[in-house]
Amino acid sequence: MSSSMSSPAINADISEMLLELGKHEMNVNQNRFKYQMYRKAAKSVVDHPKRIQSVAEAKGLAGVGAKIALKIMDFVANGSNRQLDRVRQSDTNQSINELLRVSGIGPKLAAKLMADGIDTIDRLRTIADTLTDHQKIGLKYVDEFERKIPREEIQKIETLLTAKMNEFNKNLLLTICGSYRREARESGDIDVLITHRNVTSDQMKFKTNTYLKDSVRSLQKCGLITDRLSLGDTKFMGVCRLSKECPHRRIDIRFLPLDQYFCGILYFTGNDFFNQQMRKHANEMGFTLNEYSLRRLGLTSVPGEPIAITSEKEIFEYIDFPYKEPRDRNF
DNA sequence: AGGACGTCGCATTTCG
DNA sequence: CGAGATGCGA
DNA sequence: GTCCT
Repeated sequence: MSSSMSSPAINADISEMLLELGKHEMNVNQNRFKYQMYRKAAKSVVDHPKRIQSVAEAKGLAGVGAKIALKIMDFVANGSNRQLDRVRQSDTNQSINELLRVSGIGPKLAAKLMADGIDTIDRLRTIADTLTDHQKIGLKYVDEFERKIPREEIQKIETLLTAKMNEFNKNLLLTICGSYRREARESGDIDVLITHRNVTSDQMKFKTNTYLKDSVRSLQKCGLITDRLSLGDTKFMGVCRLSKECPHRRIDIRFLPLDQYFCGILYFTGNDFFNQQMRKHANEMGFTLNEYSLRRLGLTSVPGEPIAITSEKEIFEYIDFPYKEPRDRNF
């Protein structure tokens, strides 16, 4: 989904090439900075209103330098890109990408598995006993986790979650963020934020609470949560299923103190590019904004104490940034 | 020319 | 055994 | 790989 629908993605093919090269840098070469630069370039390209025709035109785009400009021209002239073709036919690349489908397996382990001759998911199953709990669950649901979640299913999960949480503690509040909150028709996973009316970050500094663990236990008991990838005092990562007819879904639940709840909702609603732009604007207005708080910057750029926030809208008002409904944050 | 590029919670491994 | 480092995901 | 200093 490109940010502006004005001219329907005239450079979409170039953008996809760059994204694929970026993925290769991340997955095979383990270079996340090159990956991010390719992503940035890909976004510039897809937002560019006319077909890229020259090196100069390419280099004018943010994130596109000499090297990527040449790759773009190669692609435009030949309908393909030599490096991309080489990457695609590489057995190593194909194997690593197959292994990376398993949640909990990253570039490091994938490379090690390759060295040990484990180059397919089928072979991975033969050594499943050596995997961590997280990786075993990733393997078990490898196909299900790749299915998109229809909005209607998340709405039902939201209703169920709200009912269960309320039943177990009336002071708990809940918001499902991510692309669901941006009103997407379907989402890749479910990102839930919860807080408690009476819990502050000051309290949590010296005393943790069990609201998250208790919530998770209650949701396991009713059968919604089926597996756990990780669980601490503030973050649960795991698996849920609405009913036996539905696939298993990835779900994250975070517990935040009330004073950080709204910055958290803003942050986890995204998208990434929207957050980036809003944080930049905050800086220009003399603030610093992150997932926890909004703080005014002093003369020496030293952040002051967090500003008290009681709604998401307030954050926009403080930094004089025009309010955008979640559905309009797909930058 | 050379450093920055987001940061952090959790699970696991490694070091002492 | 505990403290720090690493991998991973987001 | 690109940008900034």
